[in-house]
Parts: sequence; C-alpha cells; structure tokens
Amino acid sequence: PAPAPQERWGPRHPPPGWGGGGITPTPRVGDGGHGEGGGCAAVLGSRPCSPQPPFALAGRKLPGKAGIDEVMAAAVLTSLSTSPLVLGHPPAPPAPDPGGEPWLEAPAMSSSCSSSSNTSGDWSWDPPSDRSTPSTPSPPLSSHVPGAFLPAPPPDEGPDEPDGTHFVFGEPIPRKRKNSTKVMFKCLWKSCGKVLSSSSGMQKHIRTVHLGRKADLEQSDGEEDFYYTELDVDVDSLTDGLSSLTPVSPTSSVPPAFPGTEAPALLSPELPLASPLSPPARPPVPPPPVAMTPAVPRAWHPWVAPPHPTPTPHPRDVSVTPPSRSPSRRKPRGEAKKCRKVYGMENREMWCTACRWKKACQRFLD
DNA sequence: AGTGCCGGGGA
DNA sequence: TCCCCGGCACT
Repeated sequence: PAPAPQERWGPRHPPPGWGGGGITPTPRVGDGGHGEGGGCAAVLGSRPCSPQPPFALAGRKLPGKAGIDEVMAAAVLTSLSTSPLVLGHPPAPPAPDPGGEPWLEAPAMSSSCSSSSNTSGDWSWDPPSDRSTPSTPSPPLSSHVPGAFLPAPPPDEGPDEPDGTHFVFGEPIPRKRKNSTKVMFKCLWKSCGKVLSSSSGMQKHIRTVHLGRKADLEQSDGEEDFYYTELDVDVDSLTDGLSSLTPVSPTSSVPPAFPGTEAPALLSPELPLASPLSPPARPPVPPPPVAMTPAVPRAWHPWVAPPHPTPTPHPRDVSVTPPSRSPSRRKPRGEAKKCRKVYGMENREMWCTACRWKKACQRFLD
C-alpha cells in the first residue's frame, strides 16, 4: 500500500517542476541559440541572413546610376513580402523587446530572412530567452493563439507599428511574425497518434476510426474532443523536411507533458477497474455502457492520459502556473473521482475500505 | 458546501 | 489491526 502512493507522487512531481522552466524552454532555447544562424542558414543556404539583407543591394544601386526600376522593384517586392505578414498577424510581435535591443537585431535579420524563413523572425527573439527577467511569465513567445496573451498591446496593431520607423524606405522592418507554428491535432487514442491538421478532420477520424460512428454524421456529442489534443508544430521545421521530428520536439509548445503520454499513461486507467468488489453498477470497460455521466466513461479511456493539462491541452499556458503551490504537505488532490463521489454516500458499502475509513482512496488512484 | 484524506483515537 | 471520525486543505 505504502509504495503505491509514493510511487505515484514521484512521477507527478517532476511535471510541475519542468513546467516551471526546466524542459519546456530548453528545446527552444537550444534552437534559439543557433537559431539565428541556423534557422536562416538552413533556409537560405549559404547566404547568411544577418549580414546583409537583399536591401543592401538596393541600397548600393541607389547611389549608383540607377536602377530606379530595380529599386522600385526591390521596394515593391519588399513590401509585398512583408505586408502579408503584417496583415496576417497584426498582433504578432508585440512584446518581444524584453531587453530593449530590438532595433539592434531587427535590421540585421531584416526582411531577407523574414521573407524567406519565418523561422528567423521567430527565433531571433528567443535568445533573449532570458526572458525570465521580465516579470511577465510569458512563455516562449506565444507561438500560437496569436494575440492570446500578448499583454498590453491592444488589438489594433497600433503598438506594433507605432511610428513609421518600420517603413524607412526599403526597410520595412519585418516584424518578427510568430505564426511560424501551425496547430496540428494529434489523436491520443492508444497507439494511434495520428496527426491531422484540422480539428474537424481529427474529430472525424476519431469518430469513425475509434468510436465507430458514421463519418458523415455531422452531429457529434463532442466526445471526440477528449481523444485528441492540439499540437503547435513549427512549420519551418516541417518544411525543412524535418517533419520526422514532429513527435519528439515539435518545437516548443507541444506539451512536454507528452513525452511519456503515448502508451504508459494509457495503461493506468485500467487499473482501478480491477477491483474485485466491483459492484455491478460499475462496468469497467471503456465503451460507456451506462452513459449516466459523460464524464465518467471518458475517465476510463485514453483521455485520462494527459492528466496535467487537464481540460484542454494548452499546456504552455497552463504549465506556467503550477510551480507555486503552497508548500503544504498535502497532495494537490487528484483528478479522479473517488468512491465517495462515484458511488455516493448512499452506497457507501460500495466504497473501497480506504474511502470508508476516510483514507486515501485505493480504488481510484490518481 | 462538498471532497479527499491526514492524524488520532477507540475497540 | 480494524474501524471511525475530527478536522483541515482544497475545490
């Protein structure tokens, strides 16, 4: 009995820990480190992005005789290459200036990089990953949910483009756009792990493949939601043909909590069911026989796996909070419903003994 | 207010 | 031990 609880706690602790800042950022920081060069280099090939952006060319021409046309062309191209970005994700690069050296870097990796590889735009800001300093616990640069928690900067891209500075002629400073990540949806069903790009697609997948429902049947009870999770996949890495890495380090955002998720986590849920006492009322098998409460059946299946990002895996945001749990000796109280809740006071005889004695439940372990 | 369960008893 | 339960931490 004793070992059980302890063992349970062991593994559970780490998560909060890393959540704080250990693992999550690591991958990004690492990438970020090289990022600047690496990212660009990868895409642009030999031409380093930082030194001299294409504009340099334009600049040179200017003084020279002339290619007004060329200059114009350059300008146009530039604006073209940049504008869509700006329009596309206005709230994108909001508070990246933690250090306050934005300008220093900005010009360096200006448009040339940004236009061809959004990576740079995104990464370049990571270095200051020392972001820890700025009080704002802002995670690795919200890559998805764009304006989600961009603190102050109001929606109107005003703050971003406050002054014309960005537009100093052929130098439309490309705001580092963050949307280099794409949201993917990963099936959490046992040993499936299928990844689709649309939630609807994923729902359909789950509905048909796992739940055995009709695909076309558009109506869904939303149960599918519980069997898949969102992933933020770095598009760049994908396009770089590194898609293979997706599962491992889909850069950042992917809930670090997932590493183990795959199989192991899926096993646990089954345990409690083994209870010999199992009353007739509580059929252990997944397919919810008695759909009394939707919540219960789900708890038996894949869904249980990612216990940390409880409701909806938006790990990044969530993970930031946990660290500061009052140093109470108490456990944080598990997710699982315990005998009391499951069977109710009236069926107390159905509880596990521990519950009856007001001890830690043994049947529904966390 | 309802839960989960630690810490303490009494039998 | 087994069985309860006061009472506190959490939600």
